Amino acid sequence: METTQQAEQQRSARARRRQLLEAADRVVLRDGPQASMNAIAAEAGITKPILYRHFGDKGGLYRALAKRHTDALLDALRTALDAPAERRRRVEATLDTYLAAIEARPQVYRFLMHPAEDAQLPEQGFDVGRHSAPLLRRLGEELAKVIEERVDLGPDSEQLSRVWGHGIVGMMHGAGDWWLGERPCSREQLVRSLADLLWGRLADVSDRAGGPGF
Amino acid sequence: METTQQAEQQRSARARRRQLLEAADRVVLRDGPQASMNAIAAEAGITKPILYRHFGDKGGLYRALAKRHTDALLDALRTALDAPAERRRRVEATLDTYLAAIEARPQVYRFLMHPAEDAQLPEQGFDVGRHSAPLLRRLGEELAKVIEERVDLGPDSEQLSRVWGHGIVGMMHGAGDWWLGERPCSREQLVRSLADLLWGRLADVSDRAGGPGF
DNA sequence: CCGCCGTTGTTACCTGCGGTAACCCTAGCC
DNA sequence: GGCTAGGGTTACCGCAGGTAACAACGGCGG
Repeated sequence: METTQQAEQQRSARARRRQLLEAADRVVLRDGPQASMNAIAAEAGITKPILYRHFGDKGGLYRALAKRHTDALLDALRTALDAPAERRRRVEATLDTYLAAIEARPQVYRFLMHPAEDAQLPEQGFDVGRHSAPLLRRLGEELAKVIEERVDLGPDSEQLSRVWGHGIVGMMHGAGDWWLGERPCSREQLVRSLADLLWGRLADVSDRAGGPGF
Repeated sequence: METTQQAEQQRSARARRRQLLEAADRVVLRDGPQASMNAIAAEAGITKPILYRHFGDKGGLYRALAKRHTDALLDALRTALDAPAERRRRVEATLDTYLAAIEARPQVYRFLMHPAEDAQLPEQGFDVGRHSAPLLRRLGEELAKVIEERVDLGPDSEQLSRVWGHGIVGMMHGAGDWWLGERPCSREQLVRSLADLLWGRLADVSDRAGGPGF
């Protein structure tokens, strides 16, 4: 029957796609985000046009690749965020999970942050900034959802939770990126310091003697 | 005398450089960060090799261009951070200054965040992530310095202040980027919400009824 | 058995970019 | 006049993303 035939083909196409993605993964892991289509095709044992048949353009391949890693990371983070423990512990666990991930595979991290190769040709002129990687947007929205679900923020809770979600994710990202580059302290220390920051120690500490205060 | 001649030449070279930078500025403002060297040269009324004689390569030009804007922004932020007012007011003023800047000229903002066109050819393999723009690094370090100078953080104050500096800058950047893309609220509201976050409201708020709490 | 068609793959090419080598030309100085 | 110094140009290289046109394989209906 035609249906089984089509199904067969679709199944094989999907399998092929997975193969290609795995090859691309290997290359990106080795060469970083500037991996070329030629290199990826070579790694997969084929040539460029096939890649383009499967993914449209480089952005498509990169998006597909990013989706896999992003989903995996998001799963891990959700687990840490949903664990049964008090709030502070869970925030620390989530921060630690993120930092452990970027520490374990910096190349993947770098790739996930990079794909700002947007190339928005259609419109031009009134387009707004949008620099951050999609991963960060998704993380921010996810965290916002969790915050709004779990915490009582009073009126305007939707706005506030989203601001905080994206703000906290930004904090994590900024500090993590700096830390990953310089390694100025252990991961535990970084996690504790960031949690302290979120716990309002900045508002509590006293000014140094002799200055106008921070 | 030779010296006056050399001086003359150096002066003219510097002036030329400024002209070229201004032309590049115009193009980047118009075309975004993917402005090509050809376009910039055309805008300046000359051809590519001259650009390369002045700036070495594209990275050089972009770095020179970024330095100007970064310095200007840093000046504005320092002013806001050093104003004579209580701490909370100054934090809000600094946040607002940053957000106003990226709101006023998104293309410049986008350009400043982009130049991760690193292209580190020499080494390969053990290089670490490093995705953030130099601007954010400078901002983080600057803020860390201010924090350590002004606030009494006890032992480990150097580590802690740096973590907080980069964390806060990351928060500002992440939230700002999201806000600039979606404009979900007014700037004042965003500033207040972020300041609230830094002031520890996250630790203070109570859990919603019926859940395990955030 | 034969011709038809869709899938899978290839080679060979186009475009545009960053970057450079070689040449040109005008000015000033001996 | 001749001769070097800069500022300038044309023409090119290499490489990337992306595509058109063609070649093999396999099932299908006549």
